[in-house]
Amino acid sequence: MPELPEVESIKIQLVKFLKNHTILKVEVHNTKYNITGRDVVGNKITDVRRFGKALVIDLSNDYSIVAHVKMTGQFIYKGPNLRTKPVYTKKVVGGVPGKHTHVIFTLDRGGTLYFNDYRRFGWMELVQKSKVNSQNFIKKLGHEFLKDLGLAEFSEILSKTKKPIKVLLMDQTKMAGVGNIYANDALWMAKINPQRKADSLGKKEQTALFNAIESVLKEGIKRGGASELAFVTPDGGEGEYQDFTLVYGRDGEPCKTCKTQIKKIKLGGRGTYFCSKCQR
DNA sequence: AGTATCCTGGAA
DNA sequence: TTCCAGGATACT
Repeated sequence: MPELPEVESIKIQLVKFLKNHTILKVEVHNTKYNITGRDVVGNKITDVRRFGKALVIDLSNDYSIVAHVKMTGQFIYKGPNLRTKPVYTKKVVGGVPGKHTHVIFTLDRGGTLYFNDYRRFGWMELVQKSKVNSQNFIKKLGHEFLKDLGLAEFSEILSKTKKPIKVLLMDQTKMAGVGNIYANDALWMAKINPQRKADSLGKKEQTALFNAIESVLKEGIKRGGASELAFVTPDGGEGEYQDFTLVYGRDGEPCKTCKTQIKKIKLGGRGTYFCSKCQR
């Protein structure tokens, strides 16, 4: 569920909590995460960046830590600079540290960063800085919404495929940032049926959809992301977009425009919510 | 284009 | 006890 707005919310806090802090110690409790203390300890965190749904933690040496939280990965910070008392809700499954805590970074000045992931779909890799852009995941990313993906390129991509439009929107290699929640909501806002073949959209529909995607992503960022499943920010807080979704998760509820019951179907293996009257 | 896979916890 | 959740990849 973490999509662009959720990962952006994580990134903003990681910058605040980690930037210019030195890593004193790292504990890795699972071989899936190849973080070697030799290349990390003693180095300062110089920046935290986001590419699509991936995070890049830059170190003062030649390395960066590239990470993806997938659906249930969580970066949790404990230490100074927390503005309010952290919540650490039940969404932090197992607690921190706990049975699902796989990597622990001890920072100077009393901070600790935990990586928790109860399903272990997420990953973390130590990558040479010069190779971040060619890293397996990053190099495959398409241009990104709210960043370097413009309407012209968006139209071009749509016109080249007969895949259902919703499946295409979630294809990170074509366009980066959108996942299931925002794909559903943007299609509702643009009044386009998620099953439509991408190349069947007219110019007006392409434009409406592009604007709708940027709109829901901005709203998501403004709401601090959607805390479905396991999403929490490093300070333990939750987003609130889940309370403002347009159709996502609202099957059986009346459409906010026409009161028709929202339907739920499977499309490309994913739960898909839409109004069969408004979305054509 | 659809399905299995990774994995766990919570809901039906 | 079975099913379902969503991100991404591998396979059919």
